[in-house]
Amino acid sequence: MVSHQLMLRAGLIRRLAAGIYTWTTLGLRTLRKVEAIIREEMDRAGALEVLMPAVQPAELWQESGRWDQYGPELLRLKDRHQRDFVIGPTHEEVITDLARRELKSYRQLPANFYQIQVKFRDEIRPRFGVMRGREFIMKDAYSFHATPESLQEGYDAMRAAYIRMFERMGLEFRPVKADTGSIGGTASEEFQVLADSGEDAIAVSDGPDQYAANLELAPTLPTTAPRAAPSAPLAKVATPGQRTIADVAAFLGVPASRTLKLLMVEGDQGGVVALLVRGDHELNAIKAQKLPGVASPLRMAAREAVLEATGCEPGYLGPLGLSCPVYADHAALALADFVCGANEVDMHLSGVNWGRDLPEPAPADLRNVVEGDPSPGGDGRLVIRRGIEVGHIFQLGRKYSEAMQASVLDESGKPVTMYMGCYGIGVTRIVAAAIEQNHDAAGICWPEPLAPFAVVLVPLNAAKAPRVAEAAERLYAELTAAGIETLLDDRDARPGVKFADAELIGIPHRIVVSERGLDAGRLEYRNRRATANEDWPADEVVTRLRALVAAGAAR
RNA sequence: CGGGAUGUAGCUCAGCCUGGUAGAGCACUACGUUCGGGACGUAGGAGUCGGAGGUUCAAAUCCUCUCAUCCCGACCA
Repeated sequence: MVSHQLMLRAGLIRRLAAGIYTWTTLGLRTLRKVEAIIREEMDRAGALEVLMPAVQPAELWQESGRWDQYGPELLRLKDRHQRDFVIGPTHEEVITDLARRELKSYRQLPANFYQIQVKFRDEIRPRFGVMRGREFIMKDAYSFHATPESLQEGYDAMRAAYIRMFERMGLEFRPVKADTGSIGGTASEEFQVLADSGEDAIAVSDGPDQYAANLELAPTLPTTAPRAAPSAPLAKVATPGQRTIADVAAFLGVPASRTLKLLMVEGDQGGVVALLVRGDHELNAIKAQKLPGVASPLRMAAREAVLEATGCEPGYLGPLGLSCPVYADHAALALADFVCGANEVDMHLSGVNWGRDLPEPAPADLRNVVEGDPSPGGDGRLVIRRGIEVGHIFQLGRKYSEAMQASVLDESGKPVTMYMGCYGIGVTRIVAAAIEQNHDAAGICWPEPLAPFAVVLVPLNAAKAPRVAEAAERLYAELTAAGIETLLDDRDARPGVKFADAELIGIPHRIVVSERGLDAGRLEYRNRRATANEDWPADEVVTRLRALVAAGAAR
């Protein structure tokens, strides 16, 4: 992960323990810039800032049910009286408790509370530095509404605020439709910063419909073209030792897209369920576990269960003669004259056709979309990109307010359970994501709104040339007085060292002060993203920088 | 949690197989030279060899346990 290496090399962070980092001055300054933009936009959107405790009593989590639902990711601890506490991985419980105590009337709604706070999630395997750390800073906001319509309005307002924030930060991002996961709720969108190194795959339409969704959520459309008529006879062929789709396809000389893959998963009442996808397609676990009869979360069936249901080892499974429930992906149902397992070791079937050789199973959307699939938005083709999730907004509905009895009195004096929205931003992760998107071979190239300093002053050979040191100090004082955040590299180091470090830490504007320049009444300017220097009249430096910095901040 | 690997100077690592004086490069300190793209010379400081126990005359090296870290996987608002 490039961003992590650069953050360490540039001295933005230092590791203390696995997934736990100290933010040093340079990194902290950028972190504060991110926070400031978030704070301004949240305030502008009418949200109220609060600060909730990191340590929370277990009772609230027992009330919501998440004390039992959450696994080892929830860091639990006991105080000296042996009472249970958690270090908050999120704050739905605490905010809902606050809301039910403070909000009594529909006339107080809608309300939106947010905080910028440290969270802790005991990740199984922390990695990529602050991108997936255990301790991290998050902005989390929670809105409360009397009606679903009001929730929708609040959600839309947050969505707009998020777009403003990420644009102000100079990030290339996409809002994408998302799965609500274990947090529950209905509508949900993620904000993904586009980066090849991102952990999430997202499907984006190349057409005018603007469709974008997390890969795990993007639906495939049923094939509209009529299926080809059977032309080959059903035949059993020996395929000794050919267990995988790739092996079988190569062995029989057919493309993987003409084969059928059978995946046996556990049923929700025990037993197994057969899922069929085209050989070259991937099963989508999120979609599969939502099917009636399929266990959630999705679990692959054990070898013994497969043997019991089919009398055959995995590797040669096929849909003919199965007695368990069967679902087939739309694309699998579009096949004709295809190859599949014969439910007999070392044997496959070829020339198989739905209807003629076996009954058609229940159709379903089972697979991940692939590049080139038609966009669910209706006007375009899907392209697969990778992204870093930096924000996620949810319409939670009444999941927590119901469990924790958070209600207000409506106009007729009757209690109504509040509707909730929740809106998260990974603050620390944004810093890493920004670097992931803005770097070159020499180091970080900060977007100006996030740069720890706007200007770096590099005096050359100042130790031996007092007038260089004096000129640099004077310029530093002038720039600082002009409100420009300036870093003065007054180290007694060689020029190459200073240039390399200035580039590594990614300060947008650089001014070199040298004897040569002073003699000519000129100073040298260079933008971090430029490859050549500019020669500036010394007396115009402050004015010019002020204009450049103002332009950078106004984006 | 499953699989794999690594813990020796601030950092990166060699030494371990075959037990016997703890090393290199970078970094650091002092002095001198140098000074527009990661300088050079001389001198110097620096290590409970992750921890505990064991074998042995003798353990960084062999054995046992333990802790930590990293990689792959499962996991993941």
